Formats: sequence, C-alpha cells, structure tokens
Amino acid sequence: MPSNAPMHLTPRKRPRQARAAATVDAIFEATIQVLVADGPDRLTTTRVAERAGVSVGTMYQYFPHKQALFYAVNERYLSALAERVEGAARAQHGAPVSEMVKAIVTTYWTVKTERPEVTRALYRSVVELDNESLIEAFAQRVDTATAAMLATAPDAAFADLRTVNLTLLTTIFGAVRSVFERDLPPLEAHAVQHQLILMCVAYLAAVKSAPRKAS
Amino acid sequence: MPSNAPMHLTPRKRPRQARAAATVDAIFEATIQVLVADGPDRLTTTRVAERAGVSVGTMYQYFPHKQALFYAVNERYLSALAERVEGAARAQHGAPVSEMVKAIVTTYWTVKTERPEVTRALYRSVVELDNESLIEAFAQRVDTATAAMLATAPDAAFADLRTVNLTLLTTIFGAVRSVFERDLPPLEAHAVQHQLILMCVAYLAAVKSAPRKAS
DNA sequence: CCAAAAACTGAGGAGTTCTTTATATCTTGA
DNA sequence: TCAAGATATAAAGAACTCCTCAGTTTTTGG
Repeated sequence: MPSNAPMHLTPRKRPRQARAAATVDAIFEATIQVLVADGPDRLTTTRVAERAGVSVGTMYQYFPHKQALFYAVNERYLSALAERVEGAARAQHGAPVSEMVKAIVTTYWTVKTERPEVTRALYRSVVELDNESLIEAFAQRVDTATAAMLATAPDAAFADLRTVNLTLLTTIFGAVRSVFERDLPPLEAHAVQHQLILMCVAYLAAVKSAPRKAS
Repeated sequence: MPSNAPMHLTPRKRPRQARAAATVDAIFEATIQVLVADGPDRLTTTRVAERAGVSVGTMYQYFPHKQALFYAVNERYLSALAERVEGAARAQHGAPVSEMVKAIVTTYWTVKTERPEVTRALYRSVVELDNESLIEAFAQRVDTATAAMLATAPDAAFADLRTVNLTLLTTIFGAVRSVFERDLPPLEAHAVQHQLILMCVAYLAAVKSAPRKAS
C-alpha cells in the first residue's frame, strides 16, 4: 500500500470510514471485471462506477483520474504476486537448486493461472500506463528474493549470481507471458511448464561454479 | 500480403497508382511514428493522417477503420520478423544444435533490437486488437521453420520434437519481451542474451534422444 | 489531348469520455 | 442527540474521436 509511485498516480485520499473502504474495494473489483469483460480501452470511468454500484463522483474522490485507478489495481496485483513468489523462495532456502527452480516456476505459473482471464486482462492493461516503476518494483522484489534463495543452495555456487538470477527470472516471466499470449491449450501449456523447469535446471547445472561468464 | 485476416480487418481497397502506393506507405510509417511518439491510446486517425501528410479521408479509403490500420501495421511487422527468422532457420539446416540455437536467438534478438522504440511501441499496440490470428500466424510460421531445422540436426534427435520446439520458442520470445518490458540496460540485456543461448543449448542437450517426455 | 477512373480533401455530425461541482445523505464522537 | 466531517450523487461542460461525403484534383489510357 505505501508506495513509491509517481505522485501524480497516487490515490487522492484514503477511506476513513468502513463504508468508504468497501466502496474502494468495490471499485477495484469492478475495474478488474470491466477489464476482463470489455478490455482496456473500453474501460471507462462510467462503466467502472456503474459496475461498482457507485457514482462517478465517488470514484474521483479516491482517485485523481483514471490512470491512478489503473495504476492502483496493477500495483495491488503485482504486490500480491510478488508476495507469493517471495514466500516460495523463502521456503526453499537451503534446498537443492532443482527444487528451487521447480518451486519458483510452479508458484509463479500457478498464481498466473489461477484466474487466467484476470491475468490476461492485466497483461493487457499494464500497457496503458507508465508502468516502469511498477514493473521495476516488482522485479526488484522478486530479484532479491530469488537471489537470496539461490545463494543458499548447497549443491551449486554461481560465479555471477546476479546475471544467472536475472536470466532465470527473465526467462520464466517471459515464458509464462508467451504462453498466455499464444493462448496455448492447457495440455500444451502444461507441457511447456514442465519443460521450462527442465530447461532452467539444465541451465543452472551448466553454469554452476563456472568461471565468470564465458565470452 | 494476402492474408487470412478476419474480414472486418482487411483493407478496403488496394492502391492502383504509384501515388496511392506511396500514400499507403506513408500512412504505415506515420502510424508507427505516432505509436512511438505518443503511445497506442493517443494514436488517432487525425494524428496519423497529419503525420502522413494526407487527409483523414484518404486513410479511410484504404482502411475501413482504425483497427484495420493497426492490424495491417502489425501484420507487416510480424511478417517481416517471421521472414528473418525463417531465413536464419533455413541457413542452419544440418548444423549442430548449438549453432542452431545461437542463430535463432541472435536473429530474433537482433531484429527486435534494431529499432527498439518501434519494437516497444508494437509490443504495446498488439494489445489493442483481436491479435489472436496475428500471433497465431506468426507463431505458426516460426514454429514450422525451426521444427524443420531442428529435425536436420546431426548431433541430436528429440523424442517429442514438437514440444521441445514449442518450449524453445516460447522461452526465446518471452525472454526478449521481458527484457524490453523491464527495459534492461544494454549491458545486462546483452548478458541475458548470451545466457539465454547457454540455457537453450543446455536444455537441448538435456532432452535430446530422451524417452518421450519424462513425467 | 481529353474523358473516365482513381485519388484526395477537410469540414462537420454523431457519439464518447473524462472530470468537476453544487447538492444531498450518512456517520461519528462528544 | 446533533453538528461537523466524511461520503455519495448525477447532471453537464469541455474536449476528443471516429468516420462520412460532396466536391476537387490528379493520373491514365486511348
């Protein structure tokens, strides 16, 4: 909730009464629903308000403008996602790398797949705004968590942990996104998930204790 | 150019005179420029026309509506991209898998990086429309090309070539996209590119001649 | 050279969308 | 209980946007 978001995107005021908190929640929920049902460019303030069962004016009491709403929704989502991955990473401290990889891939994949339409809708919506800080913050959190995890691996050490970790995450995030974009049928998606784990494990085995980074 | 695009997205008429061809080109170019400069949701018919140095009416002579224009631009781009990758794949028939991987990754990465702002702009814009058929067609082309390539590898055979190929491409496409999304600095981006090749090679080594697909 | 075909123009109608604001209603704490 | 603060409302203005069409200009082929 407390965020280093660009100021122009921060909420206008916070709900103080219970009623207001419920309203804000309803607005968030409505935003996602509209996003899922109508797509990012049919998301209008009126539509969201209507769906949330409040008037437009109410929305503008909490969010200075549409973008801020968008931003807040994505922030929430990414924050929850980061939390899950952080948890998974923490749970694997000291485990063999193959277990680590498996856990991270599975967790990330699972979260993204739990509500596929939402995932898809948000993948599409992050585009609409200056998402740099959002992505950055998310990446930072996960980066840190998995780097710390990898450092505790008993069966491998990495000369350039930072790069290895970055590559791993880039690949995992990207692969999942690709699968969504191509809208692969569950069977193939699942197969890819499995192969992705193999791939990451093979990669880590190949680079572990390797000199710097071979040119 | 002849495409199996949804009919409602097909061009209205084709240019017959040289002048008209130039106009259409200018419109394409302008679309990309506006996309780069102003982003997808500030892309308006007026703005594009203005930038292209033609009147709005002219645009509507060739494209039935904005979406069709969008679609055409992306189709062009993806088609060119597919062509490059196909070429690279063809050139590697019979080469060792490590060379194959290197060539594909490098080619794809290079094309995407040649004009980074354009790449970024289009990554953002594909979202705006029913891009399924677009992505599908692109993926299909590349899939076919790389599968054919991999089948000729002298130093490896794959029990489930289809899945391996799919995984490979999903990963490569995704990783590149991720790098753009995170806006990694050139140094890190380059490092990841290198690592990605290692990763793919390690993966192929791990699964080659393997039984079916290990559960 | 000239008529027919092709290409181009751009003002403006019809419809949206964002956001403000004056007003009304609800909650809370003393 | 009741005033003050917190919330909610909905009408409406200003600003855009998409797309059309009646009319003009350019190109082409004979």
